[in-house]
Amino acid sequence: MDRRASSPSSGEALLFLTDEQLRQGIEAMFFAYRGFTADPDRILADMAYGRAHHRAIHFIGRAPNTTVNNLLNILGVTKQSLNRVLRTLIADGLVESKVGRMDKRERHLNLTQAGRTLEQTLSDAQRARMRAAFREAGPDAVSGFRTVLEAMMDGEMRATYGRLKDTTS
Amino acid sequence: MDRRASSPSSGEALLFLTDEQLRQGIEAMFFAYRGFTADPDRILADMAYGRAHHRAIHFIGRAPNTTVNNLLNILGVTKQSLNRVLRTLIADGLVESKVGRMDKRERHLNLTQAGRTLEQTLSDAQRARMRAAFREAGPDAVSGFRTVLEAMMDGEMRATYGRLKDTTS
DNA sequence: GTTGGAGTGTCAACAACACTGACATAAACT
DNA sequence: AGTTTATGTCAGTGTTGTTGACACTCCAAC
Repeated sequence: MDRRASSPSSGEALLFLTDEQLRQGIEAMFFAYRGFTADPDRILADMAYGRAHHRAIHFIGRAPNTTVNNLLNILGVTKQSLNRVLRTLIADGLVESKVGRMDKRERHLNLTQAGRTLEQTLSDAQRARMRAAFREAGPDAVSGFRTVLEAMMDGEMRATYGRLKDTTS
Repeated sequence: MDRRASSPSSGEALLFLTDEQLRQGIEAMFFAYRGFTADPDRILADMAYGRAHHRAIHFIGRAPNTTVNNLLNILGVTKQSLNRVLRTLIADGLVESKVGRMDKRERHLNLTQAGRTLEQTLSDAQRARMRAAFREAGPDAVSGFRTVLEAMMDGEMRATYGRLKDTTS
């Protein structure tokens, strides 16, 4: 079994592309993602909510007045799945849904005051961990971190990510 | 709302710690993780398996002869949850479970030949994406990527990750 | 102006996979 | 002998994903 990356583009070592390095990258991603979601998960566990609610709240806060369909594309789930989450959030008064003025088929989504408060709480917890990690790693590492993550996304997601990124740049 | 990181340690700008930068980091993590799991998910969808089976197979392959309890600690799930997965993998002849020689209470887990084949298939798909991302980003970015991910883990996970990393170093 | 197709959202039922709690068994430890 | 440890299992529950069926709205072709 070859431990060296297949077909290196030059005679160079390219040590960072060995299978072992790649496997460590995979495992780092697995463990880090657990840490990444741990704090919001803890907060949400006390309410009747889960990670799906967090994601919905996050992106509604991020792209106010968005439609259900747009949110669907961002989240990458079926509309039925999103709808269940959305229904409870609306019933609990965290999100409000307004029929579109131009196109009455559409529903435009926004956080209520209570929704913004919860969003802030969850986001504070997650940002605190991210901030600590960023600070510990330093600016150069952070830049590399983002470069690799962007390269790891699917084309579609990268476009969505870029679009979101640019709105507040 | 303060857009600057709270209490910077010096008069420096620390631009990489602004709330906006942190939020972009959070979203990058979300989208990248989707890409990260997309390829194995596609393969597994055709079989009767899911992501949980993939994780079990990965870490059994990584830490051969491991015990159930050890695997439990790595995966961070309950034994009931792991057992359901393990039962099907053993029934399907992908994993074999042997009573411990020293301590007969323990079960030692190993991949069978069929298990190794599947592990290789899944891992090839995931590594291909990781390799492409690493190559595109370059060695410095990769180093930063790993530094940030390690800093993002919980203490326990970081220990587990380090232990795994060292076995094959 | 009506009809048909496309777009959008909702309800219902089901599957995967996590959780808790309770309990059984066997081996090891004291 | 009594306790702890390692593992497995049964039953019940919750979150979150899926597909299928259906209702409402818009628009364009007839």
